[in-house]
Amino acid sequence: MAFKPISTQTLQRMPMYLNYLKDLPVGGAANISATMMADDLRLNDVQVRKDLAMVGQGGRPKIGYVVKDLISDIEHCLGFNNIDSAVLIGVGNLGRTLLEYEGFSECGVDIVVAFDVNQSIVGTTINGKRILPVSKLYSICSRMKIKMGIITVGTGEAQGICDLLVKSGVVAIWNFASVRLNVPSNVFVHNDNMTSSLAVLSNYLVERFSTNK
Amino acid sequence: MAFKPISTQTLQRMPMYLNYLKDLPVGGAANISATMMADDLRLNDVQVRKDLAMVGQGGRPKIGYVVKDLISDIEHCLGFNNIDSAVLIGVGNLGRTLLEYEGFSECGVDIVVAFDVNQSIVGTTINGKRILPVSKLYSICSRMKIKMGIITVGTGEAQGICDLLVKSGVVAIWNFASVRLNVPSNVFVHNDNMTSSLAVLSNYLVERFSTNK
DNA sequence: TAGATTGTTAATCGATTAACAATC
DNA sequence: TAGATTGTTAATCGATTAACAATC
Repeated sequence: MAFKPISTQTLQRMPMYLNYLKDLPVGGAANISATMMADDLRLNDVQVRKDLAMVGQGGRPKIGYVVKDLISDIEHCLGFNNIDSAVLIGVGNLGRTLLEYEGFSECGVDIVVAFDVNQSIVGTTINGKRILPVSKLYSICSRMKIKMGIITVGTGEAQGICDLLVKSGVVAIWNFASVRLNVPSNVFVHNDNMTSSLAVLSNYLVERFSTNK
Repeated sequence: MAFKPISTQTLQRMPMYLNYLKDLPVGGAANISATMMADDLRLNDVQVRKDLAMVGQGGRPKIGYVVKDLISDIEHCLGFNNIDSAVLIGVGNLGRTLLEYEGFSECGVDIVVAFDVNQSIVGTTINGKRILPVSKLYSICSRMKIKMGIITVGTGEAQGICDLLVKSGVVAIWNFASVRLNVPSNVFVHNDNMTSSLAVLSNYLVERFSTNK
């Protein structure tokens, strides 16, 4: 049977399922139906079943799914139970927050070190993570076999940093810069962009309150 | 002719076009072809033309589009040229960053005030923005006719804050909490969620490096 | 058994891409 | 004119949803 990759949409819903399942009352039922999950999360029930089918052993008619199994299946599929080391480049506003953010560990990600070109912050520490000069990136990432890189530099520098990461062996890149990165096909990029989000929200207000529809 | 809403996908690409057009050499050609934009941005050329058709007057065969017009059309469509006032609720890690972020102004958004329940920060100021108790949210938002709210509170508090925003007249909500918010149909919610992004990246690494495919 | 629930197959829907005629 | 480029119509693709048989 051919390997079927999990779609981005399905993956993005997984943390929602995980949250929901973990928030279920501790002494409650051992099983849960996709129908009930869908109702509570305001999703389509077939969609929930298809999503769950991607990660688990399936449920039983009339009974539903075993909550505990579902939780561990989802965590396994998302890699939330084994830690990936990551590096972050660009300790500006956003970079600093990500370094200070405590929620990554339970998502299986550990930012082990950060890089910046700004001499005045190089050598300092944020939340226990050292900030090193970008010139050290290659040697550190290749030696530590870092697989994940988080880009929080400005638009202009993003592609250069990306190239450096790729050369250093990084294969998964989380890009917060507002540019489309050019990478070889064996490197995965996920873009997260505040401006895109604002575009959607702001356009909604423009359309809603404009007089010349 | 019926009004045709712009798809989320198209809207999310708009800032990319805008960046690209603004970065074009100042003394350069007055026109640009969708073909060239698509090549440079690594997009499909028909897609670029369809996107641009949603906002502008169209281009001319052989000539292309007028750069200057395109820029102003996109800015207008995104509402980047008229300022919307917004409020932010939850001055934790992420909330603080958003308050300090200087990039919103050029996207037509101005966070005018923030709210938090934490007495030790209420009354202080971040980047010129006052932090007020949540108990003041209703009176301030309704009096100032605030239309946009940014939710950066924890998972548990998000729905309550959302309800309060809706009651106060806010119609566009940018939600960073990892829950699906329940809102009336005349309120627009855009979700931005770090955990979803990490799910996608982390699953890529799991699949790529797992032995038992 | 009856009915709730699963999982599969088919239909729908929307976005992207391909083909091509119109135009400067 | 010839050819680059636009814009439209049709085809493709993937995700969501509906219908329904299987099962406990």
